[in-house]
Amino acid sequence: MTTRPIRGNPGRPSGAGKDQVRSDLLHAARGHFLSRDFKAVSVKQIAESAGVNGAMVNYYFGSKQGLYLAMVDGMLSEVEANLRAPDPDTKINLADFSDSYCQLLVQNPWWPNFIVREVLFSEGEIREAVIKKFSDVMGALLIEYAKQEIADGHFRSDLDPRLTIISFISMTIFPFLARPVMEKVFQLEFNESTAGHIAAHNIRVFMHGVAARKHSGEET
Amino acid sequence: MTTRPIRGNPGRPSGAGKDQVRSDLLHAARGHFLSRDFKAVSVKQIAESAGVNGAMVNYYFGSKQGLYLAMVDGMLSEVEANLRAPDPDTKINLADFSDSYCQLLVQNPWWPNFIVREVLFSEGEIREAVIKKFSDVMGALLIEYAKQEIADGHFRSDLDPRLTIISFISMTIFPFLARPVMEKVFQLEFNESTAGHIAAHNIRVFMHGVAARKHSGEET
DNA sequence: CAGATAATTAATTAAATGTTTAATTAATTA
DNA sequence: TAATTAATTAAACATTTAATTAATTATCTG
Repeated sequence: MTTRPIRGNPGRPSGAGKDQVRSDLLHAARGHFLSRDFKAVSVKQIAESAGVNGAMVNYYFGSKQGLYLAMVDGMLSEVEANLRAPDPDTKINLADFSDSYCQLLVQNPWWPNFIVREVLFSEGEIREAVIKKFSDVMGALLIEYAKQEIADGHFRSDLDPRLTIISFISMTIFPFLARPVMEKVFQLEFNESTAGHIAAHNIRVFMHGVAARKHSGEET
Repeated sequence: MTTRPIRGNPGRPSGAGKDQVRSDLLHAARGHFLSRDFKAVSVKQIAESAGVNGAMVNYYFGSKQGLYLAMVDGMLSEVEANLRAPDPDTKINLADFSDSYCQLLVQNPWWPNFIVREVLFSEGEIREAVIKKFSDVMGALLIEYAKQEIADGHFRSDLDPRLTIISFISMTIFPFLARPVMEKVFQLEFNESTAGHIAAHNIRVFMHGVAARKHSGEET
């Protein structure tokens, strides 16, 4: 709140802010870019939110795009730090995975928006990077897991492993992506407790949904 | 540089195009607005795609926003015509619902993008209209359905009806929303046949997932 | 056939925006 | 303390773009 004194005068400020402006800009950029498109956000708006002059964007990041990329970089690092990737050697624990991912989603509400904007809609380096970093590895791991469970007779044999994993991912991600609508339509409030409930619910429905029957074979 | 006239010289054209230009503009607008944001699309680009002068947008629609709203209106009408809403009196047939929605999605690939952009991300009249028209009514119907099935002992009693419906909606919508990534990561091709498979898969997994066990109730 | 009307393009305008530059002041260093 | 470097603003610059206007031509109407 009580940031550096907002000066209207040119010249180096006395505060000795130590990259304060830089991080203020990054923070402000998130606020704007996560709700609006690149072109819809102006440098001036970001700078105003950060309480500095628009030229600071160019001073610190070279360009508007430079600021955007720096922001993306920071977000990816945050997620990477928060999400413990499943160990390829030990068997996947789907419940753990679901729970940690739901916690990640509720703690970083910007993540689904970012994913949709940059990965589902746009086509660029960011998309490729994210796919490489998450979808590819995890997708492959999860598919292998499904195949194995089907082969072991734990999952029903009439399941397509790919569609099965897609169902699981859909159940996990979509509620958070559609969060504002879900909250409104279903009168739900999304907090850490809700995230736990959703994860538990998903696991229960999914596991019952894919489990092979004990006695007889599978039905239509 | 000299931009050659796209269609011809100024003046009324001989072809007597009727409302051809108008619909050409609407069509071109879709192509642009569905992949990029409002601000990221220029009137000039749309007009170029339609093969007419940019001023035509203002002539026919008054403004860039007028064109956008006309486009949205057309899309909503299309979906409304294609999607038969469940009848409140007769019992919901979830398999039918799933199948028709998947067909809708594969035949109108722009729909998920549109929903995300206008309903999940932005906040405006369009969002409210869509929620009123689809989510609200359908959501309420589906919730009632889930409650009834739980009360009747068809669905497990430990289910939260809201989370249950959210799971179903997620499984139905998300694969098509994430279509480009799903196609890439899972090497799937989305066509009408795939849509049928997905719908059938979803129904199977969901029904098995929520069904009450034999000892505690009836099995479907 | 002549004037009116409709549809279209070319040219222009005004506003917004990203970037660059020059001026200014604090901090650091020799 | 003097000189240099860093950080910041205001203003200028260049580009993009939505909207407006004028010019042009086909079609319609009497």
